[in-house]
Amino acid sequence: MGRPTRGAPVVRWTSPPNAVARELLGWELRAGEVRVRLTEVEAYGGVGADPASHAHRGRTRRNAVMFGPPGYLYVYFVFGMHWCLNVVCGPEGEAAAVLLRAGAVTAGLDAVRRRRPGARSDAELARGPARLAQALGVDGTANGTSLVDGTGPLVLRPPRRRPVGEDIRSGPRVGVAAAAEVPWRYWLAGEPSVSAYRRHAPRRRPAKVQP
DNA sequence: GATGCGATTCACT
DNA sequence: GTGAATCGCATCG
Repeated sequence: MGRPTRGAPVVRWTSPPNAVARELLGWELRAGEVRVRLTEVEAYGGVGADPASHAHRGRTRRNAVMFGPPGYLYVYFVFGMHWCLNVVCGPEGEAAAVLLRAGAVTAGLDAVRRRRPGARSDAELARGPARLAQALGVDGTANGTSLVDGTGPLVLRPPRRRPVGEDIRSGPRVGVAAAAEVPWRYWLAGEPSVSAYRRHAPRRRPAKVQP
């Protein structure tokens, strides 16, 4: 065991982000005793390449990790309350990342249930990007840590077998206004942990008050 | 400097 | 189905 077998899953980090996203399906994230198998991910591109990406308009303090080497964790804060996890990919210097949208808890169920007391089923424990981060016990302090060398709180491990192509579905990214037609969301068919698709909801302007 | 809204979730109608 | 919570960043002045 442990000997690499022919055709064993590998992440080709410098591939385009949508290819990396596809490859990451089925991989397992380990955070201590807790393990989560990735069932849903989304790809985001770099400067000028993907209007939906945090890196589209260039480097900022928030997205700086996206411009670094692949295999690192990019964690960002959204809506003033939630953390979302990304795997940096692409060559160093070119910003790209894969948003981790959902997963199935395969170990450490009790610990995750304690972290997410509101969850009504185990499938819901890590369904949605902010829930996934909470299930793994990860927040902004993990931004910029490695996912592959064991120095960070999370470690990414390959699945025993790569998911077969027929089980992989793709479609538009969730909640994205720009480039809404780009099908860079990937998920595993039939997995109950996959989140529901929601189109970006344009906000209604508050009605003008007549004086 | 002020304003508007987002790679979301949860409570509520 | 809708709205609120609440912070960082882009945009406009």
